[in-house]
Amino acid sequence: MSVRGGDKYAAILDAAQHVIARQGYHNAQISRIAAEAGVAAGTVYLYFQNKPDLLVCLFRERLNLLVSEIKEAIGDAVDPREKLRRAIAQHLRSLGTRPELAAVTQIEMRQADTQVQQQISNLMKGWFAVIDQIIAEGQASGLFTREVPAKQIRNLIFGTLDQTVTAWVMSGYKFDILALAEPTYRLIAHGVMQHREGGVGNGDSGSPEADL
Amino acid sequence: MSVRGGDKYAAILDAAQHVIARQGYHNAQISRIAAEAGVAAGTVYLYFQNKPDLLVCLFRERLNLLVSEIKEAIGDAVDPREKLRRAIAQHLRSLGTRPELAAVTQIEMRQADTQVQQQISNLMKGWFAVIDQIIAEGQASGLFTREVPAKQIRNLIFGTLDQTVTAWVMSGYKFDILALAEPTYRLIAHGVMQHREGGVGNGDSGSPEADL
Amino acid sequence: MSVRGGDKYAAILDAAQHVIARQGYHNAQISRIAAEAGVAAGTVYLYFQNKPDLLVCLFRERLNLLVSEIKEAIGDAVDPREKLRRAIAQHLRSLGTRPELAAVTQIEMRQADTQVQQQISNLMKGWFAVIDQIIAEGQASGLFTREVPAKQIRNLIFGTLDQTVTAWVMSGYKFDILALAEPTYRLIAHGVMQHREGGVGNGDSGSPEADL
Amino acid sequence: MSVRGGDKYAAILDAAQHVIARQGYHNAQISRIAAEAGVAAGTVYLYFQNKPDLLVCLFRERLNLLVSEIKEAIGDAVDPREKLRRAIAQHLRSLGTRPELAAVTQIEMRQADTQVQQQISNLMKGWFAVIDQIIAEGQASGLFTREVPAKQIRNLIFGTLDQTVTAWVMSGYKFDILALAEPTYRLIAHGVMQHREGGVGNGDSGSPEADL
DNA sequence: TATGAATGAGATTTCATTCAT
DNA sequence: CATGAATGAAATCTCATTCAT
Repeated sequence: MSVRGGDKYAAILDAAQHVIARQGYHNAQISRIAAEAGVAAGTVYLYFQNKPDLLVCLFRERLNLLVSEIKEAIGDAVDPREKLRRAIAQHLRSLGTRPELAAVTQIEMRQADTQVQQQISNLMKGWFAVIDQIIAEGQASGLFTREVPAKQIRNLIFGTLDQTVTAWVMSGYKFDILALAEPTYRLIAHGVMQHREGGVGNGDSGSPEADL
Repeated sequence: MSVRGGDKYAAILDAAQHVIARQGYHNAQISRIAAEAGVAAGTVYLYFQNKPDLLVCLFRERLNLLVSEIKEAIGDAVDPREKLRRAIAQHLRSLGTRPELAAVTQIEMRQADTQVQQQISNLMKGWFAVIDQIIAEGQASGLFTREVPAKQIRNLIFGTLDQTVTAWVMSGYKFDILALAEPTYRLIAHGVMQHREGGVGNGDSGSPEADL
Repeated sequence: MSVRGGDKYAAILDAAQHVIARQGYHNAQISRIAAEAGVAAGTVYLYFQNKPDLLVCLFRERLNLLVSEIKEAIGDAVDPREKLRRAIAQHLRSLGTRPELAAVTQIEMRQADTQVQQQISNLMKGWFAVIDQIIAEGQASGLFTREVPAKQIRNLIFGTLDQTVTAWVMSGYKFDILALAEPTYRLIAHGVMQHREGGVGNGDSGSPEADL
Repeated sequence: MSVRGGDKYAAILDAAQHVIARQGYHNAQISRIAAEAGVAAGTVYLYFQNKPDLLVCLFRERLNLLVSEIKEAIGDAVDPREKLRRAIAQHLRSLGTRPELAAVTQIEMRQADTQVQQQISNLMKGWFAVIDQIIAEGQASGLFTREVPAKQIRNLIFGTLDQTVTAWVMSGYKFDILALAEPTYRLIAHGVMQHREGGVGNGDSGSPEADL
């Protein structure tokens, strides 16, 4: 049986997430994670090379989930605006319905050392690629502004989402983050300024706004 | 004489920033910071309660600098849009001209434990207050959208700036972050969507756009 | 069927020698030895009680080989001097033609813990017995000095051979150890001092020296 | 005060020797050595880089002692035979009067891993140099045989001494090793063979034998 | 104020060995 | 006989902090 396919692999990752979320990154000893997973400490090393590897695998697994959920949410949408709208909503939904995971990704894992951060940073490219694709389509179709570098648009989108989820976690989950999906989309799409009637972004009848 | 007034206080903070920037957060031992500051390790404890306190003090000091520079940049501007524009530009300028500080605030200090993060989070309220004030004025004057909660507008502004500086540091300072001030303002102000002629945000003659 | 008769028994010993020689004593894990032998780790414990037992068995097997080769080399020699000469030559030949084995016996196995060393020490008595027999015969026949305890003569002979092989291994096998057989015999037989003509040890026409 | 000059430096080395001799190499934990030395475990790392470094320093210190004692014993002797005789006697005396040290050098330290062994091997060159010098003088003066490579003479001398001390330690110190000095010298000097009257090596009236 | 030598708690990781299959 | 997944004990080393001077 494949090492990564074993149910202990998933059990250890789940345990790591639990422990990190509850006890904090720096208190997440291998021994606690192993105990939580119901295995011996040494067993962890049958599935992961070392502690950093375990953490990177955890992040990869969860990020892959996030990205796949977002891709699925985008589904067959054609309009880049609609794609953006769905991607934003799904990002907030994927983390907003998993407070424990959100705490891990937004707060705790950021305490990892530079080596792990570097690998996490590489993994983020998977999610960036999805955003970049939407931006490229949007600019190609003339729907998105070309006055600003695509990378900076990505910084706007990702930075806003990241900060939103972080604020939610640090607030103690005290507000309804799912309700922020649409306002956040509007902000990103149309900006902070007051929209005149007949203003920005109201495209054809298939426009995102029309769907709401 | 005030403890905080001694030049060793500042020397230790400067040393901490140097060491953290060069060696990374997890290699920034008190002994190295003390050596860099030209004092004995024990002396650090005459000026700071403990290591977390030192880090929080460092962050507070630098954030206060950032906020005061931003307030000064805003100066006597009246139009909330202009205030926003200047604030964005100054945030990027304050960090963009201090790569070492940017590395510390964007990358290294985020590895601090949850306790320190919590205190840093509180300190951030100083900078958030400036943003929130601009937003409040913007919304009150009808220039900024009221369809979106002010806090979410703050998340957009801060998240975008934060992500921009982080991307700049992680790129190895390979692009001109100061040149991103205006595009970033436009994105935040007008959004991602293509702006129609006569579109959003062209206010009076004192409008930001008119200044460009 | 005898456990020790199985070919896996020999295969595991061979594998142990390979692995110890290549990876060093402290990197010679049971799992690697098993893999090299083409069996599962657990299988090793069907043939050996534990790791120390495996090492002792390996040493015993190889020492038995050495001793039997030496005895065979001595063959039908009668003169104790000739016996000594042949024993010395064969010791150097047995190890000098098996560099891997020499590395294991001279360098790696010496890192074994005191418990194993004690058992190895006992096994050495087999080889010592051969030397001691030659010494006894030499002293009985009046050919070898009686001024020195037989045990110390043994220390001279064994110590010199042992150090010679060790030096050869540590040199990276860079000199011809077989060529040292005769000089080593001469040193041991006649000592370091310059030999006068008609000096020590020129026995009858069958003396070793006559053969050179 | 020099780090290596502090009395704790010597105290830790002494403690290491005690613990290794009593508990065996593999049971010589830093914590036990520190306790024996009357310091905290962490203090050991103020004086030594790591455990291997401690062991190498211990060996170096003791070997330097041995070599200096031997050099002093050789003193003003001129005849290479006398120098050899004194060197042999002092080697046996230096270790024979320090059973604990002998156990450490002959048995326990040989269990060190390859890294440490390599450094120990380099340190041995100091002692080898003394022997080699005597051999060179002996050969130059025509007193020592030139038929055998000097290095092999060194192997004879060192190998015999080493094996002698090892046998003494493994016997549980059950024989008088100091009494072996003269017989060992004779063996090395004159060889195993029966010495004719007026035999080998009777030099001038100042010859070593005349002194006995 | 200032020093810096000393402290000591605490976690990762390895690997010989077992045992259910 | 054979397997190999799982076990779990054990020790090095770091570094924030203290305190006698």
